[in-house]
Amino acid sequence: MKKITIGEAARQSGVKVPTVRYYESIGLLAAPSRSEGNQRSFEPADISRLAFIRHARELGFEIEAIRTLLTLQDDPHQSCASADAIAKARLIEVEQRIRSLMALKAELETMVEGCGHGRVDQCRVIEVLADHGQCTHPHH
Amino acid sequence: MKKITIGEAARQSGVKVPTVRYYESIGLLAAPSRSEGNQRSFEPADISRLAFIRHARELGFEIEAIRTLLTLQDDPHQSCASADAIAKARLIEVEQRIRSLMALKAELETMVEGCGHGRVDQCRVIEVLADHGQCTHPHH
DNA sequence: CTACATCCTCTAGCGACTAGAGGTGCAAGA
DNA sequence: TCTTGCACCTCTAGTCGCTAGAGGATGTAG
Repeated sequence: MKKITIGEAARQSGVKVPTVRYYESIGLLAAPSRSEGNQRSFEPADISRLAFIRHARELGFEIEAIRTLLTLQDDPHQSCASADAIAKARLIEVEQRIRSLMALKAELETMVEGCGHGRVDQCRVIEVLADHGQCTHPHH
Repeated sequence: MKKITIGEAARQSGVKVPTVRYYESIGLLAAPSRSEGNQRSFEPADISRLAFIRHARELGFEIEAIRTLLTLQDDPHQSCASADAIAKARLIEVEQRIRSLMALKAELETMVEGCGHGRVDQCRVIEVLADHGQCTHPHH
């Protein structure tokens, strides 16, 4: 079995080298074996685990949620209710965030459209920011 | 003129008390005058400024962008091109973020729908996270 | 006058990394 | 074999935008 260096593991999983070490330091990834010269030597399973973490992070899951998901993955005979609950909670968060961003987008569009590219004293951008009452969408 | 305490300023602007002090410490808000007993005494203009900051923060502007917007506001004879550029950049970011979140939402929905509420080894949530190839939307 | 809310400064902590210093290991070319 | 140069090591400190807490002073209502 060939040794996988941290650089190789990083490349294959898409997680950056210092981040791999960070995940090890917080116990999200088991400490791998070391070479003669004290360099980390990863297994293919570590790369899958890193890819799992990366994917979950991209989906916006927090580290603690990922920790739970990983313990579930480690013991596949458990009920998946926890995993389901975590994903559902995240879905609700995402839906909320989308609604909020849509409102924000509308507001920014108003600001940008209103800007006549003149001087600041006629600028809608500044004006809208200064007076919340002008917001078209009361999203906050 | 009655003195506005930090608590009153916080209440009126919607910015929390420690955050007001924090904004002062980073120079976003000028240090107000002090009472006999060394307590901050704000002016109505400070409250407008705090409200401006709060609104911009809610819209997702970074502190440094807000600093620029505030210097523009302080000198309304300048061209509003900078303000316009900041808002436009932010609009593009927001549009990008919405697109990404919509894809994410679809992916989370697939995960949650696929979960048969059985054991982890049949759970789509874990499965999709483990294998990025299963993503319906290649958003990342 | 006393109780109590509010204020003050200061330091440290949060999440999830990222950057840098200062040093060691290792593989490939001359 | 030597040397070059990249990749690796540990450790500390910094990032952003606050937030929490300690330990003490001030202001106000009853």
